[in-house]
Amino acid sequence: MTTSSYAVLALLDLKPWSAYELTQQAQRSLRYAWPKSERLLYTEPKKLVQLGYATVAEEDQGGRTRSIYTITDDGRGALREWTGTRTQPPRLEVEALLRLLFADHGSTEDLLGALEELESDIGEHHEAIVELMGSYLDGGHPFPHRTHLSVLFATFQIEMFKAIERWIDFARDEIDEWPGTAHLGMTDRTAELTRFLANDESPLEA
Amino acid sequence: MTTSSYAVLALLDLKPWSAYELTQQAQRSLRYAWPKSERLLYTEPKKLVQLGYATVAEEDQGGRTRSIYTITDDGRGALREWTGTRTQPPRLEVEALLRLLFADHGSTEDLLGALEELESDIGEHHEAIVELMGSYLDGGHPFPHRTHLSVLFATFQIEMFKAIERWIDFARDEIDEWPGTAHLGMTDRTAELTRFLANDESPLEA
DNA sequence: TCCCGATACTGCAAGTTGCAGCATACCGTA
DNA sequence: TACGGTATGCTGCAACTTGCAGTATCGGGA
Repeated sequence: MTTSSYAVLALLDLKPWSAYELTQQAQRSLRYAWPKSERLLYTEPKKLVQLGYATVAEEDQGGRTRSIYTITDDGRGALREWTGTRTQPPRLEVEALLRLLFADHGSTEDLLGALEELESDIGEHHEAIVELMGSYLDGGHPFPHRTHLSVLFATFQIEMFKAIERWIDFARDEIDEWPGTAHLGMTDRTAELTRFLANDESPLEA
Repeated sequence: MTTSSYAVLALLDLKPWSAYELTQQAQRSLRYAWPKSERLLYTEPKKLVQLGYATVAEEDQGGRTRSIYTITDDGRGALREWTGTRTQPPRLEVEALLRLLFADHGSTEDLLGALEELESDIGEHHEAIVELMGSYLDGGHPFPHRTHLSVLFATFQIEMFKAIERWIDFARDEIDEWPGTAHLGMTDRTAELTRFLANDESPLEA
């Protein structure tokens, strides 16, 4: 049982889903906490069945069949045990930052381009969350008793997105002052920033 | 060539490294932008050699040999082309948030425990960066002409870490007001938070 | 002298992703 | 009424990645 298996098991505890619905639901709700590929979400429920944590029912819909997965009592037991175990450390993959670290191989335009891509990716997600919160106010949550959890999670996402967007604006202003990407080294401005950071202060607020 | 291959290639452009040094260096400097396992960092330079982007030299050190990898002109060309390509969207894996989303399977203690683990993981990294910035002021950067890039990257990390720590404090205060983890749903407080988020305002500042 | 920790890797199983492929259903439009 | 686009509903496979166990040497302290 991997963390991804538990994530799927937790979704199954909400209600029985078909594998297809599972892929849609996991992409929507778990994308920012535990992003997983569609492919995996077709594979995981099968493993859960083999372990006795779920059952399958083949449902006929016209000419096609869909597999509906339902959690078992054993599955619910496994879930309860999971909540007490150690979590994995967080993991942040941001290719745009890798481009920043090695920006001296390219132009400032390349670097600003990478930041713009990051901004638009983040912006999309940011908008989506804001709209989702609007829908909770208007139409309610698909699982109303879980609203408090979704909303607290959403505050995390909004804070992250805002922090990243603030930093992108800051970084753009800094880069605009650079004569190029390479060989600047410890300029006066960089020394100033370094002093802020060494004192654990945010140069964005100054 | 994956993004990880380019990351290693970019390290090789700084100076020739042994595979072992590469693992150490990548863990230190790339961990927060592009985290990769030690195992992969032993494999990647071999692929670069096969592609003609690097060369190996076996160096004798006592009874042992170490493989020293050096970038080629072809490798530098590949790097330059890479800077103009599309970046992958950012990816955030935080198991503690998964636990929050499904916190209704466990106790508030379980949930607070997961947040504490997140806090201590982030805290470690946070401290490490602050110390690193101190070392740039005292002893300088290992590649002085690249200081400006490292420092701008470090501002990103500090902003992220501070934002996450702020949110953890906020979340703890919220959870402390909960009578349990399950079935709260759209409480008055949650409705208030939802309104903030639907207006794209931060409830942490209020 | 012996053991510990750092150095310096390799092999392998298992987890994960992206892509191509396959087939049906449903709806609007020409 | 035929036709195409989009959504549904998957599977196979190669390639990427990770964690862990295993192997072996070197240097320093008890």
